[in-house]
Amino acid sequence: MAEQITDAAVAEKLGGLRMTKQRKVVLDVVQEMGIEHPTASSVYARAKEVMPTISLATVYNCLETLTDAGAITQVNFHREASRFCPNLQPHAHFFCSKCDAVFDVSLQNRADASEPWDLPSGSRIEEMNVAMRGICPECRKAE
Amino acid sequence: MAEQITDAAVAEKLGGLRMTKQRKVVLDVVQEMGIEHPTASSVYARAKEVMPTISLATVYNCLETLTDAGAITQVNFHREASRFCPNLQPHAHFFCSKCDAVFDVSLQNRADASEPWDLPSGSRIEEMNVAMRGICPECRKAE
DNA sequence: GTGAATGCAAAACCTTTGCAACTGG
DNA sequence: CCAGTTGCAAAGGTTTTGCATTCAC
Repeated sequence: MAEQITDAAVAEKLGGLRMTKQRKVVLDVVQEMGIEHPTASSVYARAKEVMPTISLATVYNCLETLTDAGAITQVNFHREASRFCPNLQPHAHFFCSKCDAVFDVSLQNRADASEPWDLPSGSRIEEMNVAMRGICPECRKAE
Repeated sequence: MAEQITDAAVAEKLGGLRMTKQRKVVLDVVQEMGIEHPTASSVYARAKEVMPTISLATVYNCLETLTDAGAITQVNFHREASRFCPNLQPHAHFFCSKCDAVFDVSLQNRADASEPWDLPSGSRIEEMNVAMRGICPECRKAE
């Protein structure tokens, strides 16, 4: 998985911050569960299997630290619980309203997500967030 | 404001539902405060000036009903409190990280927001949500 | 050794819900 | 009239926080 960054790279990005056992476990879990786009409590559930003493608050802290460090991204839709994603390429998310799965949607080659928009002139865009809701191919077949 | 729908049109969309005083107040407030993209509690604060007896729960109920009726839209970013928008045209939102203002960003003529993406083939898209965060022109000037 | 991070429990925050009283068509 | 709506207060789920203890560097 070329887009996953290494532990060393994470430690680098953490700057002066420590790579604790908990942070490593949380990072591993998010990378392992990537395609599911786990919520904080899914990460907690899985992390506890590996490290039974880890607490939910620590999972939240680690997820925030890792997000700030750029090692993972936080994915939100409406006001549902946040989900986390190890895919660091620019991409969008597709939320299936039938099965609740979340899929990565990649940018086409040479495409620019900001291109179709009349962006406010003189502004600086720091982050772009594209999400869509619908019925995924699997669920459409089942209809 | 051509894009605002009339009370009659709302009543129409409400189907068998009633156009109560509270719903009318909430709709008026959202349309009046449109550019600010008010949160539920901002709507509540303003609505109470007009109708002191209105309750927060009713404001939430009305906002949901009006959203479902297609009279307004709900705008979310990360896990911040939802904001509401009377602009019914397809558009995106720009959130300024400095001043917390929210701006509408319109689609360029003939542009299609879904075009740059490799959409999952065989899926049906029901809704598309585009948001960006950055520094607005005003705040950049102030820097 | 020492500041940063953890774990726990409690709090915060936005939003939804249950229910008796009320009201619009 | 009477199903649908309101107002109130209480509960809900997710996320954050305070603080004593522990740990990574």
